[in-house]
Amino acid sequence: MTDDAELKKAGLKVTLPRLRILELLEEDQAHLSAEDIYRKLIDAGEEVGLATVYRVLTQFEQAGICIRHNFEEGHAVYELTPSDHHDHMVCLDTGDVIEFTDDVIEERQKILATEHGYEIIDHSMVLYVKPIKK
Amino acid sequence: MTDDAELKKAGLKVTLPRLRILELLEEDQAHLSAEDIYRKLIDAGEEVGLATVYRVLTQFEQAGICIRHNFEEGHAVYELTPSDHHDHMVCLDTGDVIEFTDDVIEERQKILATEHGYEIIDHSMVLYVKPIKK
DNA sequence: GAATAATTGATAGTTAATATTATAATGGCC
DNA sequence: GGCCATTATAATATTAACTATCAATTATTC
Repeated sequence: MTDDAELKKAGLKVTLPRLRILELLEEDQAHLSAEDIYRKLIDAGEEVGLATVYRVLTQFEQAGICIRHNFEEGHAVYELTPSDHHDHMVCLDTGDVIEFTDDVIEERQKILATEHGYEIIDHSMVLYVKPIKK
Repeated sequence: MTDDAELKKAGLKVTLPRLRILELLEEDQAHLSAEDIYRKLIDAGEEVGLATVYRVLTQFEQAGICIRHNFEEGHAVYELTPSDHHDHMVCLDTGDVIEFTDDVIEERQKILATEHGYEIIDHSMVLYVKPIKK
């Protein structure tokens, strides 16, 4: 689906700030804060207000276009709503976010839930890490 | 161990604000924000500054006395450091919280972090579940 | 293309948390 | 137990992340 259609489907008018922000989120596995997006747009010569970035991200989240993560960094980061499930590794030094999945863990989670008489509806797992020093 | 000894062991002078805050955290499974603690103390007639509450909580965290959670609420909450590490399973029907650990998962997490060149500083894992229907 | 309703950007205001600093309390030493 | 250097405190100012306000602008409907 085109960005244009994506916005219309969400009941949002197609405006330049919305298109630009959507494009940024669509870049490879982007995990961006509002500030990140604002800086990228300003650096690219776009005239956009920080308030607009925050507003649009909230709208995107409500429309299900993106999801918001509150990692332990003091600010939220946004990514396009993933079609496939994945977990996150957050580098406490750089703020880098690595996506990963592991079948062994997924399987163990199911087993553990079953052992307690439950089925898993959803889960979240975040590893807070630092680079290994040489 | 007495609260007094706990503070001394952490290299912290025994002061009234620290004792009061520690007592609050020790109340049954307390998950409190700095603001929560401040309000409780003020309501109890204690003369304490909000800055002191934040400072003491940070010191407690550094001393390993309590841990900090960044839930999706916009503010951090603190709880006494649990004696044993555990993850959480939350029942979406009843709100029940089941604590569990799994060595296989813990081990896989370490391996995955190492594969990406990181060491794990901390992690959080929550399974959102529902009872299996018969 | 005009009407109108939504959107934007600038700015001011909030909220959670941290830094500063003058005053006060703590605890080792005698 | 009292002295007193050190540490802690409370009040205040400051910062960072985010939200609300509002006049000016822009997108969709007709």
